[in-house]
Amino acid sequence: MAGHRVTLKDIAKRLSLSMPTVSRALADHPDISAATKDRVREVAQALNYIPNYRARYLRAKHSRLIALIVPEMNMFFVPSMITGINRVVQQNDYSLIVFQSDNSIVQERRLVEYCTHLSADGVLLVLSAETTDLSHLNILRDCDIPVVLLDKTIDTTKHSTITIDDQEAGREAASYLIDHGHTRSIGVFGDQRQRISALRLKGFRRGHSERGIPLADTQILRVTMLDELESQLTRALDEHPDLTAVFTMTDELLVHTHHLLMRRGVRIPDDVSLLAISDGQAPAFLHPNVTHFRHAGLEVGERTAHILIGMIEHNSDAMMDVRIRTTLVELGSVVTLASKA
Amino acid sequence: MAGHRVTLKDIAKRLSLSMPTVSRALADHPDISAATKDRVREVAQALNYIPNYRARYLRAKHSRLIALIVPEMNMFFVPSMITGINRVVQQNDYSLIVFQSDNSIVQERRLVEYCTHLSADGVLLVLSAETTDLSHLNILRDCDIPVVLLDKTIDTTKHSTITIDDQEAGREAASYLIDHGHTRSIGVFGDQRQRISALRLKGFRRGHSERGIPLADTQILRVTMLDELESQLTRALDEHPDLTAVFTMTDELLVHTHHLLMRRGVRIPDDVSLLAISDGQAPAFLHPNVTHFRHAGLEVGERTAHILIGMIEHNSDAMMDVRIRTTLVELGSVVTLASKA
DNA sequence: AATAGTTGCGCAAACGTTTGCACAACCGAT
DNA sequence: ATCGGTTGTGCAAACGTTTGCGCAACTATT
Repeated sequence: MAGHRVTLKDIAKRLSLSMPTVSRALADHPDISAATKDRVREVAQALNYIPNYRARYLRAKHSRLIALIVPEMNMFFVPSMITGINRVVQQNDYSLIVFQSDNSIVQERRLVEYCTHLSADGVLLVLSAETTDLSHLNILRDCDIPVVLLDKTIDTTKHSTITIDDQEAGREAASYLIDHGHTRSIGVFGDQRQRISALRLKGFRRGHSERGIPLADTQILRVTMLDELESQLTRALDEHPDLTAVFTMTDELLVHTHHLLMRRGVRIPDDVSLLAISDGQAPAFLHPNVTHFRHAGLEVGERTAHILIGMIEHNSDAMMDVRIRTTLVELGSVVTLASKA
Repeated sequence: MAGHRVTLKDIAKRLSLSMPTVSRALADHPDISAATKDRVREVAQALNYIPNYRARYLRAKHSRLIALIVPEMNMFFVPSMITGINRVVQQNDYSLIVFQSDNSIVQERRLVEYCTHLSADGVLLVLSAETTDLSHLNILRDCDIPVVLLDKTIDTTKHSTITIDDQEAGREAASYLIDHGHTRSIGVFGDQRQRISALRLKGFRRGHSERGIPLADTQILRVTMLDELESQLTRALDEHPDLTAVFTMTDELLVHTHHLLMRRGVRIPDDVSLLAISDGQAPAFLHPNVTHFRHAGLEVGERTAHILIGMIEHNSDAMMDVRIRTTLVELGSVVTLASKA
């Protein structure tokens, strides 16, 4: 009975109607009489008719498909971001298609191209770590497919971007620690080739210099691969026995730093205070709960999706450069030290 | 210059060739002369030609698209599972499209239907928590779209499924604890309406009864909503002061249980041993590292994708029911107690 | 009773590809 | 000169929709 899918033609034949009439009947077109509509709907139901979207959207210029390309599925930020995007996308009757570039520029290029093949109506892109220029996005311009870069970016001038103000977040973190009397901290940062890491570090530095607090280079960890963290952290802790606080710029660095501190027998926050920039999930299940500047994937995802859909539906070329503010969530991993003044 | 996409017709016109010739030239068809192929390729390049997949696959019966529907993007299992699926899918020249049902049967039904609209070549489905029967999958049968259920299932008789042997995993966990002298444990389980939770609990029970170790109902936590965990755990700990071990059936329950134990001042493993079924990531950053039966999302994803692609390419209706074995990873959160014999 | 307006439907073209087939042009062999 | 075989190309149909337009058959207006 199966073997080929039911098409409009099948329904038309069955009712001795023409395909256009059946099409219009199903689309509830005013030209078609109520009686005919009923008959058509009944048969369509009976035959289990499913419209072929490929054919439909071959004529239409749009596909109601939004593509998201992420470098990888890390466990912290990305899942909640996808959840946020998905929520908005669904609400607006689009579908989300998720691709993973595995942090490879080659794959990213391929996937971007694939988006044009699919005639996606819009593209959300979290740049891969390897990406250093955005020329591979020109193809989207050629196809009039709007694109929004989120979370990571390298150049905010030519494409709409949604990020947090990474530098400001780093500065705030430093400020917060200093305000609580921590004048000797170490900061754990990611790969400095990534703009997000470089900016957060820059802000962290500025936060110190603004207050006249020295920050030695040995107080900065630059973790390219996660397995370097242990040795770097050990060295920093040994070099700075008077250290009172540790700041981590991401969730991933947070959980591993937390683990290493625990293993070393460091009591948080009695011996060392801990502060992070985080999506907010890990701080809730680490012990003690970690005070953090929240950078919620959910919110980023929702706002980004809204913006992209706006661009799609208003055909707007307007470039947006949105900075999402982080919010401070105090959970007790940072103690206030008596000022040494 | 933009405004409409470049089509075969544009290239054909430019070269005074016919569309079929251009099509074949780009497909490297032997009928076409090398000279023509070169000219065509050159112009295609220059005009930035991109084939329209919708049109192409309107003729073809396949789409090289594989759909994955997950109930939600939790941070533990799903991301690594997607990574695994994606790897295999890419290798075989398919593309993965990910949907999220938000644990709603209504959405799940809608998404399944949507897969037929897209003419997906195959569907991977992690059932939503609300799903109690599989009649909404009939539509896939009608369209000859193979489907594989993974991780969660309710009925293994009518569709191919990939799961771990949940009952056996529960039994092994109990066995492992008992082997190490833990005869008074508590087990933390999820919503009992989900088969996966019920089976793991059943196994945990059997593991005890087989060895003649009593297991009171107060030693079993059934956590439907995560915020019930704290009160349930507190009550269980109070009721069983002689308790020596805690088992958690998932990562999510693990991290929160771990946190609550730490907050209560319980020392792991000195006061209480901790064992889990886990994807393997959380155990590595909790302190101390947690001994677990590893149920790796990566492996599940890869094997599932292989199986689905096999079904697609061999047009096989053969039903598979694969149980993936968990592997024990000992990280020191379980101590061996002197036998009381 | 002729005209104008409405209602309900079908014809054919279009979207951008791919493919079976025909065919023209050339080649070398009879 | 005729034939069989290549070689390279074009014609037209097909995939399953949607849509502009035309056209009958009514209904309502003069």
